[in-house]
Amino acid sequence: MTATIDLRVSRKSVQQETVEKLRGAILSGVFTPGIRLVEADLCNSLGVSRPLLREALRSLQAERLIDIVPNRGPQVPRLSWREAEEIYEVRELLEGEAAARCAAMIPKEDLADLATNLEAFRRASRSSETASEQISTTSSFFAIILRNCGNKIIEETLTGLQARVNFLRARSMSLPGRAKQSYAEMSAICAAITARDTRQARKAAQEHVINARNAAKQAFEAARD
Amino acid sequence: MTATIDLRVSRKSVQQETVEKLRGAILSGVFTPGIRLVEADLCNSLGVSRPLLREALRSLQAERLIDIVPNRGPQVPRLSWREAEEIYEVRELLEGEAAARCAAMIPKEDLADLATNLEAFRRASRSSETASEQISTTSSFFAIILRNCGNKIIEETLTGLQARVNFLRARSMSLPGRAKQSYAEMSAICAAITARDTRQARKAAQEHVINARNAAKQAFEAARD
DNA sequence: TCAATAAGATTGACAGACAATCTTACAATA
DNA sequence: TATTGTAAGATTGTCTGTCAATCTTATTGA
Repeated sequence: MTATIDLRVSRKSVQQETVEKLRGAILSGVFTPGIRLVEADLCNSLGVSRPLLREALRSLQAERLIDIVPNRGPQVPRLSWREAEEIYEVRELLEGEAAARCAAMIPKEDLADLATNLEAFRRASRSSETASEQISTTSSFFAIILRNCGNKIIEETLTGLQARVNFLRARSMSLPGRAKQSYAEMSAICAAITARDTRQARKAAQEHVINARNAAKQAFEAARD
Repeated sequence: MTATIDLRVSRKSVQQETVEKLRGAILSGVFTPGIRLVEADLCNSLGVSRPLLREALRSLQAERLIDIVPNRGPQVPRLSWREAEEIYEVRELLEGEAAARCAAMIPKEDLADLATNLEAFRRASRSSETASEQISTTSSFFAIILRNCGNKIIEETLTGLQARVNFLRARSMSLPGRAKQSYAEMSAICAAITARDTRQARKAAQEHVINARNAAKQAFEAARD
């Protein structure tokens, strides 16, 4: 072995990288829902040992990103519409609460960030590029709200839920007119928060979720073929 | 296809049993918060191999029942009061919602169960036995509500959150007068649900959480010594 | 055509090993 | 004495290899 000069400050463990890679693959749709994930194959493509891979799978199982069927192994769950709907129902409650709290307590610096982000989304939605840019700006817009709602549990819970319906978002964003409508809704949220109007912030956030749900339902039914 | 009578004796995997045993140990306070859990020791006392144990630990980590610090291993997290408070805030929202939905849709049979359970709690709280009986009847009372709220996500989320503050409940239940007050609150919830009064059910459930939080705060501060 | 069996694939679980890293105690130096 | 450096021990991170239990699929037999 040669010198191990190693200036890295934060080196992720193989474990952590494995979880992240798998999570990313699931969320981005590399693994289609319903598909079986064979351990040996994953080990090969990830270059990790089976014990380590299995640890990673347990983490993802607890996040509900995979199902582990006894003696059949892990598979990507199919999201039923009912399940998605229930997630939207909880989001309506919690995102409304988050927006209200955020309106009451977000510091000025982050308010500016929020506006910047909103503008970034507007640009992304105008130039009819791929939906990925729209999704990432949407995500960071709401991430700012969550970070500033003063309740980490709400933040954690919603982050976990969002992951599960993320691929629906990708589809519904591409519905004609949805991006524009989405921008209007986010504007309303931003305006209410800026005005420190908690009631209005909650209402606007809830309306956004409701509309997102309806769009997702359309997308979901269109995908049924 | 033959008849689908499922005579399977549910044989738990070693994996599952390991997770359950560890979870139980953490929730019942066998492992004090802050303590380090040494893998080799756990393997010995549980009689399982290290890879298997580590899988179990990853599951518990995702449930937030343990922290895994890199190169230091797992430890039982200390719950700060702020964190507990945030959990109660989310519970207020979600349990209120669950009670309201339950009032709207619970079938008659389960309504009867609810009343039976309430009565069991009353008996447990009268006979000044150990708090464990009170806690288990309380748990099943709310479990009935959650099962009948028509939203599995709410159910899952709350179950996960409850686990984390469970030991606070044990302490606060033993505060003078808390059991009696608790009975009154649960009665109110049960009555509202029976009357199919969604508004009142939500309100009663929220008040219960608020009172539980205050009791927990007292217990928490008393434990600070 | 249907049922029974056998072969193959895959998971469940274990043991053992070794390097990397952390902790602690101790020694050495200023 | 206080601080720094070092060495020993403990513990985690990760790998390889193994074997039994179970599921799936194909083949065979009636």
